[in-house]
Amino acid sequence: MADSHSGESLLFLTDEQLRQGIEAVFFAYRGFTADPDRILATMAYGRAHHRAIHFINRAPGTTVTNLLAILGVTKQSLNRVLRTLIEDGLVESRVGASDRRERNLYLTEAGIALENRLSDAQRTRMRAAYREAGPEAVIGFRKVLEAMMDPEMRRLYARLRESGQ
Amino acid sequence: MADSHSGESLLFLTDEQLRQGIEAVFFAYRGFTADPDRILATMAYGRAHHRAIHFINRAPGTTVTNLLAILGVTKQSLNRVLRTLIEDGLVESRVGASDRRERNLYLTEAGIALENRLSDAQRTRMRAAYREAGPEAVIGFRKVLEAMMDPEMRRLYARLRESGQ
DNA sequence: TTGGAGTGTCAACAAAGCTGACGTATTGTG
DNA sequence: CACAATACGTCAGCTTTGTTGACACTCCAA
Repeated sequence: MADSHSGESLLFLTDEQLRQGIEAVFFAYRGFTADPDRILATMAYGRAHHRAIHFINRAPGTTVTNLLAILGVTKQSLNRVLRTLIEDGLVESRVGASDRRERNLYLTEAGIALENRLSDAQRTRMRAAYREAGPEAVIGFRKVLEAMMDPEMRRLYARLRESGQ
Repeated sequence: MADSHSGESLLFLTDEQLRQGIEAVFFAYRGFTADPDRILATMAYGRAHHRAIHFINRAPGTTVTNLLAILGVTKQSLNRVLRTLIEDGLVESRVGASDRRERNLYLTEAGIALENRLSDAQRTRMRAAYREAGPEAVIGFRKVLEAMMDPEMRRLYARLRESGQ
């Protein structure tokens, strides 16, 4: 190979390595969603409800438009999910204080309780995976994930991280 | 903190770190599927077709039952996808040589051509991400992903890796 | 006061998953 | 050989979650 970059091996960029990475993402994502899915299956909810609950918990008071950007779905699709969550008393929609066209979304006590159940299950798996792989691996994991995102997603992700801590 | 493990920091296992990891997976997966999805949207195919094509290419001659285990869907769901791919001449289904109940699945030339288009798009993004993050990060990335999988998925994944190279 | 942004909702539809039931080869076993 | 089990395909019906397109309402700002 003539294109070895300052003595550094580029074998990690071969098609075979990339294929393996792609398959790893596929199989890992299956595990990633499996635990919350099992909980949700016992209720009348699905993955879409989980996503909405997760991000409302993460950014309380977020607007519908903001949530649309994060979730990447149409407002009709989100609205259907949101409506059932509001009807069931898991989410509260308050008219915006400064701009009364906006709706600020909050989890109710019941919503927070469900969010905890779901994210506990998901975190348990992630914690086990992190522990097994070790802190160095986790840094690399996060680095590659961030590099995989669309620039717009990276911005939203960074904003959430700041507000989170 | 009293539970520091032989001087090692466990800060990477905090709930906040795990939440960030969970969100990173979510946003990265969006990017992961975005490019093939754009190509598929121009045809009458969806993500399910992509998955079938990917794994048939990866393990030529695979049986329907094996594909079901890999994809984790019902045979009715897979069959709908497979039928259109066979009708459109992208996949060939041959009666098994040793066991004539089985069907061995292969991509046709046209199937291989589509697989290449799709996985080129996906690999291009992964290659850019890998290059940006560096080889150390990629090792950690793969390590954590593998630890996130269900044991059964880990077995299937390992088997694919062996057969791949 | 008027245009446009933010929101909600109706209708219709599509992709892709599910369960349950049934039929047909084919194979392995008692 | 008879029979149970396996692999596959398919019909029917349902659910979740996404999509377009159209339309109405509220409210902000120029």
